[in-house]
This record gives sequence, C-alpha cells and structure tokens, in this order.
Amino acid sequence: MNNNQTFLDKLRQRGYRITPQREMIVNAIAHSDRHMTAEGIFDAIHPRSKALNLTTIYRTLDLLVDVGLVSRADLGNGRTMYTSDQHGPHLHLVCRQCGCVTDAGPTLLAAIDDQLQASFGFDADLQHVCISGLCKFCQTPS
Amino acid sequence: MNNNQTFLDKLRQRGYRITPQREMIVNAIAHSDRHMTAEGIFDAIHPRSKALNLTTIYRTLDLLVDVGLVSRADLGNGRTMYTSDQHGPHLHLVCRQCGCVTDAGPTLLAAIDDQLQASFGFDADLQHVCISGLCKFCQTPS
DNA sequence: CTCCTTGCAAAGCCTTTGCACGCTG
DNA sequence: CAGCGTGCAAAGGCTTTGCAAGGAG
Repeated sequence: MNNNQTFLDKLRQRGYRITPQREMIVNAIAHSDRHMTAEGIFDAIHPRSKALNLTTIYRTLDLLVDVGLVSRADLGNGRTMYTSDQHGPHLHLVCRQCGCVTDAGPTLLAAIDDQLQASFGFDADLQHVCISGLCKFCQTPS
Repeated sequence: MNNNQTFLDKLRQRGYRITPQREMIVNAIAHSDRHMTAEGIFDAIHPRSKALNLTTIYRTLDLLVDVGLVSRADLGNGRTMYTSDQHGPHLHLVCRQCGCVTDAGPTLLAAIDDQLQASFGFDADLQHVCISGLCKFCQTPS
C-alpha cells in the first residue's frame, strides 16, 4: 500500500515539489479504492488537517491528471470524479437512484470499445466516462 | 417535416399552453437533426426574434423532457445536450478533438446495454450518455 | 535565495429560482 | 378573466483565476 511513494516519486521526477498538501491529497487518492470528487477529498482530509484548500485540491488533481497518475471522469451532474489509474482502466456505472458507482472492468470495457471501434471507428475514452442508469438493487418493480 | 405539429399537439393534450416562445423552441428542435444545447437553441432563434429568454428555453426543455418528447444527455463538460426523441434512442459519441457528435444507433446501443445488463445487472440510460473519445477522422498518427 | 505552491477572494460558467407582469385559453 | 408562462435579475453549485505571502529545494 505504498502507492503514495509511487505517486510522490513520479511527481518528484517531473520536477514538481512535494508539499504537505500534495502528500495528503495523494494519500487520500492512493489509499482509497473509491472514486473521489474534489470535495470528497477535501472532506476526507479537512477533519484532520485544516492546512488545505479546495483550490489546491483542484490544482493538484489537474497536475496528477497531466502526469497521468489519475484520470478524470465526468459524473453527469456537473461534478467531476477522480480515480487513481493504479486500478487500471474501467468504466463507471453510476446509479441515478442510490448514487452508487460500479466499476465495469477491462473485459466489458474492451468489448464495448471493440464495438465502438468496429462500427464507427471511434476511439472512446472509456475510463473517462460515467454511464448513468439503475443499479441492480434499485431496479425495483416498485 | 411537421414534427412541430406533433410536438405542439402533445403539449396541448397535456394541457400546456402554446406560446410563441414554445413554438420557436419546438421548431428549433424539430427542424434540426442536430443535438442542441440550451444556448445553441438560443443562438438559433435570437437573431430572428428577440422575444426569447434563456430561462424560458431551460424551462421549456425541462417540460419537453417531462412530456417525453426530448431527451437530455450530458456532455462531459458541464453542459447538457437535448435531442428530439423522434430519432429514436441513440448513444452520443463526442469527439474530444473536433467536437463532432456521432450517433450510435439502436443496434450498438442494444449490444452495449445487453453487456451491462448481463455483467452487472445494470440498467443503463444509454440515450442520456455521451462517450468522449476520438472520432474516426481525428485519430491521426500525428 | 529562487520561484514553485498555497490560500484567499473573487470571478466564471451553466443552470435554476423568485417575483411581478402579460398573454393564452 | 383565471392562472399559466415569461422576462428580468439574482442566486446557486462547481470550478478556475489573480495575486501576494509562504515554503520547498
């Protein structure tokens, strides 16, 4: 679980400075299996340390995305979700009812990708996409 | 090309009033094969008639979505796209480079839907989703 | 000591809401 | 004539930007 080191090393390599804030943010992302929004990261850190600002989180996330350690995915609702790329590429299935996020793994991803590629020659950024719908548990007959 | 009538009739049926603004908006959507944003509709109409406000467009679009004549799809960038449901369900493939929007038709849609359903029991709102990537023409070897 | 980073505040962007006037039916 | 629909202005939520102070290397 020393993803943090990996992350920090890569940042150092690229000549970025390692600050407490960046460490905290990287930590939050690397330790979490979850997908996080900027605000989620803020909420995770703020209780323990107040030396962190939302602005900084956004800037650091942009930086991590540039470096290629994290990928950005658009939730439909105007928010943006960030995920460590350590987990490999995956598609996000967001339940419109309960808000849960299911990851569709490489297999399904590849299948869909193939179809988009074959039918339209379209090279999709599937890791960056969230598909909304109803998860297994919310498909109530009501 | 009298989709407008269909649209307006349905609105009347539901007890909504037909106003010049609603006619213009419905016209813009029905006559266009394109996917439109609220602002796009505004820009299409404003040159000819100034009797229209962005607020009204948003309210009318909400209404059309409620009635089921139009569907809402999330572009990744915080904007929302609206499409006449006359064209049937389709998935939007948005090129991150040239911005073009390709529609993936029912076949592909069904295939993807099946896979999400089979693998995760996830009932996707595929018509509401835009997948970003590179279109056929932008996949340059650079 | 240099200058990359941070925090604060304010702006930006798209969308929504409140309220009084006006027009549809 | 009743009440829905409109425009205007302002707020709202998330994200970005400007600028001076602060910390990393």
